[in-house]
Amino acid sequence: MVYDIIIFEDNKRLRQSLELLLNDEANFKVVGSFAHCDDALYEVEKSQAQLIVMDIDMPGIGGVEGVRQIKAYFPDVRIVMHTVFDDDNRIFESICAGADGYLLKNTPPSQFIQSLKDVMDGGSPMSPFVAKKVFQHFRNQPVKQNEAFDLTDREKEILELLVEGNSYKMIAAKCFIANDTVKKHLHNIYAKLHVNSGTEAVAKALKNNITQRK
Amino acid sequence: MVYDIIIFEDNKRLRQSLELLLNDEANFKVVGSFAHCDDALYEVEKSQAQLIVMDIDMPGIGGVEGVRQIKAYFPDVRIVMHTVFDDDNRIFESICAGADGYLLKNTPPSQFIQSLKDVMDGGSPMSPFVAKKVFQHFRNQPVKQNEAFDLTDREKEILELLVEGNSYKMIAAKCFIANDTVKKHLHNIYAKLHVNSGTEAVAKALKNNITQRK
DNA sequence: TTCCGCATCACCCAAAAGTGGTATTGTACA
DNA sequence: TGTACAATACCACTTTTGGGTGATGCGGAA
Repeated sequence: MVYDIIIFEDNKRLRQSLELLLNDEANFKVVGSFAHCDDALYEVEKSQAQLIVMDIDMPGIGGVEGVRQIKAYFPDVRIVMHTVFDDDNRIFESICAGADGYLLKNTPPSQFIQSLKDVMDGGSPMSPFVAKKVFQHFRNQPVKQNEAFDLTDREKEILELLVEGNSYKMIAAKCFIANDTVKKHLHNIYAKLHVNSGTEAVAKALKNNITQRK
Repeated sequence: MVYDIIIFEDNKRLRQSLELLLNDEANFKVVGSFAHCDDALYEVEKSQAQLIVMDIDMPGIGGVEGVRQIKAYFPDVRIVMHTVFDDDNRIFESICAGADGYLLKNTPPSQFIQSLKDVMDGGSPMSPFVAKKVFQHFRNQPVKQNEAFDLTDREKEILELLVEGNSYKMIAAKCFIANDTVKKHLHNIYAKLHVNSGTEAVAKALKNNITQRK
């Protein structure tokens, strides 16, 4: 399998180095390389490339906006960011824009090639320092905890089934218990959640992350 | 620089393979390997290891809890998860517990070694498929753009009220329309969302962020 | 203009949801 | 060894819901 690649990179020498590096690989073929991505949509359309290496800091529309545009029209094209920036904003903006990977320019060539293969295999390669930022971001997020509603395991299980859209009867069938028992459980659940209907309970369960996850 | 490593891994053969692999590297020295991490704090204290390779599924307290404990007492020890699990919960739990990297067991040895070096250099290596989950998580969080259900403004308004826990009657009162009209709207909404109950609609609305307000 | 989508309302009817009891297990706990 | 409670079940009853059918007015598009 040979993948057609487009490179967007405004540094001419680096752009040419990348071309050489990638064309050297049997699996890759550079079908276009450009110093800006203002005409990215046209170029992607014309070349039918499957993979894009995208710099961030370029004249005209930046790489992040480029990703957004390309992904909007060609959601299946894989895009790997390749940049010197490791600040949180660029990273998260790129990810949200739809990038499939984020590699810093200090990535060794062999690693770079491997990462591009990874992305074509459905993975999302990330330089370790970028990943570090992501880890920190996660840890800083306020962890929504199961706000002591004192639900028993059985109650959580039944609430879970309700959230999944099951009717009383379906819950009863799936739990091998009587309809009335389901009713009773839900009645207790509603009391504990201080609600009085299934819709409210579902809303509260989802907003407060009450899940049975193992 | 030689780093002292502890391995927690309940599969004996894999544990021994890891020992051989890591001891083969000039930079690494395995100073302990165990089939469970119940005594992790003691072992880390005693050996003064700087790096830990941690399985998740082990008898006794699992790897995630192990990470939590170790990080609480030895925040500077680096911990890399090494597991077959690529489900969202384990990944995010591990990250939140304080893991510094997350590698799947199918990682090739050379890559594995490189990743451990990366983590000692301050990075957070992550297998591409793990990173993919993280990417998806990011994209699902802030995205509020899910217009795909073709709800009219009025329908969104009424669905919103339903999500807030209002009954048909209450919605009717708040919108100054008849109960039957509310019923009709919700009927249409259910059809558009491909559901057939209020609870399902609420779940779908919340999961797809159809809501307008914060 | 005519037609269509949207919002509105009405009526019938069956099923589901929700409320209030009572009661029997089994288990954990002090 | 008694108490507490979760889980189960049954009964009676009311309210809410959801499905179906149909109709009206209104504004914009064909």
